Amino acid sequence: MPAITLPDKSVRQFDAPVTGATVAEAIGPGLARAALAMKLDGRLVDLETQIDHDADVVFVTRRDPEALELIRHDAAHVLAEAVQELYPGTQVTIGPAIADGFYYDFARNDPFTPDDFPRIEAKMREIVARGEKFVRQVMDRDAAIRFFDDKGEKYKAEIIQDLPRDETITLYRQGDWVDLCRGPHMRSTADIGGAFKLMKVAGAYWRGDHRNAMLSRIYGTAWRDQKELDNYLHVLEEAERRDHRRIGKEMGLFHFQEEAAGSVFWHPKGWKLYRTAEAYMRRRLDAAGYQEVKTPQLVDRALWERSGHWEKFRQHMFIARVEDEDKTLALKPMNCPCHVQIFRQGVRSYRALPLRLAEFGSCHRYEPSGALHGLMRVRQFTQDDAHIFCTDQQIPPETVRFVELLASIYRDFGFSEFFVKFSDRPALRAGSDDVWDRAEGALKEACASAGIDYTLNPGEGAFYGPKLEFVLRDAIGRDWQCGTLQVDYILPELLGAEYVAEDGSRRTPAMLHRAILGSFERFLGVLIEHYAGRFPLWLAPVQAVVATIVSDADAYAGEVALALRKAGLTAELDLSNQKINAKVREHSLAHVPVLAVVGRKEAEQRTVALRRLGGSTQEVLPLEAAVRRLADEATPPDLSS
RNA sequence: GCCGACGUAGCUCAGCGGUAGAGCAACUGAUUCGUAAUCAGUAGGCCCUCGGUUCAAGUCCGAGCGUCGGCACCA
Repeated sequence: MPAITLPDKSVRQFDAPVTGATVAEAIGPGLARAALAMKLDGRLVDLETQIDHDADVVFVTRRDPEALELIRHDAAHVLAEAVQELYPGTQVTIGPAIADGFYYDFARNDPFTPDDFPRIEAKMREIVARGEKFVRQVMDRDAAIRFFDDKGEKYKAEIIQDLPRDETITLYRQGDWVDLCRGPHMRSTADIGGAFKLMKVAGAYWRGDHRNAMLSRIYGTAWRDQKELDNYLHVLEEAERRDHRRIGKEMGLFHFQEEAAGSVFWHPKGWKLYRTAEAYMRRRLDAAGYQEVKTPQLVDRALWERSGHWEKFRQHMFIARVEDEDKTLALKPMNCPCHVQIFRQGVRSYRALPLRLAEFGSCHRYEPSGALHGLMRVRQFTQDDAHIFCTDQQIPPETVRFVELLASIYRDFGFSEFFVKFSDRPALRAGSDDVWDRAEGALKEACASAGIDYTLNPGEGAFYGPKLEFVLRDAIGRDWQCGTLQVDYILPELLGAEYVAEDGSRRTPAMLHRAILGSFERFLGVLIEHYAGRFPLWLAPVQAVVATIVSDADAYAGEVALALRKAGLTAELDLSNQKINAKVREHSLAHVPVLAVVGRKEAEQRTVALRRLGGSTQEVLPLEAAVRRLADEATPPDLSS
């Protein structure tokens, strides 16, 4: 005799077990039409699920957030049915709902191409129009294995094999098509609606393991209605518009070419941006008690063997051999072993700790060709790296200092939001479990004293120690891991770093590896996308263009540009024989933040008309006032009062 | 590294067996103009590389390199 409690606390009594659909009908025809699934005691289930006990029921309609996941999951099934109808012999594997959509992985000799999409999508719409009912069916484990084996679906059979023995095996049938699935699903394929689109194909390894077969994955997106779909497609366009590779080309910041795949050719404007960021970082590090150093690019294999890199990191290193000498050198992939060499020079007292050695360290790492991605993933990059040699007791206060510095720097670059991930010991690691216990404990304590909330990232630590990862959120909500703080007891030990303690004994210091931007290349890529190329004045590679309206103003325009440059601004002069409209357009497209327009009137009155990027108004100021104003605005945040 | 797509003028792209094209940019000339494109003209190409098929190859086939989208990787 189930008593069903609804969200408004009202209770409905039934004489016998009922399905959710029956309950919905009992409540009203409107709800019966709208209900897609229900939450039974908090668990999302099919509407056809039998309710045989007193329960809380919440019906899920199209408006609820759960609806999206149902629509996407159902769409994945429809995709699979469409594909098997059109391409017999294709095996199905898995097809989940994901953020913004769904995918389905197929096993097929000929992978799908986007050319197949129109047919598949048309077939999907046909299946949606058929309104095939989703029917859940429980099957005995062995029978299910046989069932899929007989159909030639060996991936499905394998999935069942690997399910826990006590797991209920459920199948979902829509029309004549059946899939192994734990559900839940909506009532019928018609509930999916029309707001879906196939997006791209990709290879994907079976079970995500590169030793397994490569499957053909089709990605799709699905939404509640056309408006949501259009909105999503618009957001994608927006992200494409911000792509740093596109903007880098448009603004002439940098380029790549085959002969140096994965390494950046910085152009004058891009390098200006880079140097601005570097100069800012140098000032911040100086002020925070770091000492800058510079260490060798090419280092003998012997040092990498001692540090453990040769064993743990070799496949990522560029190795160089010299013909005349029997030596093997490697381009450094990290700066830490070299910093330990500096620490080891002379005798260090505990009084000198913490010792903070910073380097804008140029590193090379061999990245797999498929991983390269503009500035975001390169083979040669420069870290804003530093190593803090300290005692155990100094780890928490150093962590607090570091996080304060990091937060302030992110703020100055225009990022207000970041979060922290804690990565603990990986499978492949150096050092004993005792040392790892100590290092992880120290880092946790440091987090507590810095008041840091973090999410755990199990097994993702560096081979020499656990780490905190600092993740930025950009202007359109994407996350970028940039900063890091790693506790390391192992490298100082391996490389023989020591200090003389208060009691005269020799001790090994702890070493904190830390970076705030991560790599300049990647961070600048993030910055370009965050600002979509429209940098704040202090970062903009070209801060102002002085543009004339008539050639009579050329001489005065030259004076204005010179005055701006004398005040430390990067200013260009546009005396070209074009209308002011064209100049405004050209420099707006180039994302120049300030256009200083001078015509006959300005030349006579010794004024300039300032026009801000994206604005439609002008501000006419006397020359000196304009220069003062812009110089003031262009002052980096750490130098302005 | 794996799967797929792509590689043509500085940029964006069209051409898909039969003499290499467009728009923008560049250059030249005219125009001196008040806040997102003034007009006219000129020039510009180892069609990624190497092999093959063919009377004939940007065009078809193979290999390599690179780029893009995923996967794996990000130690």
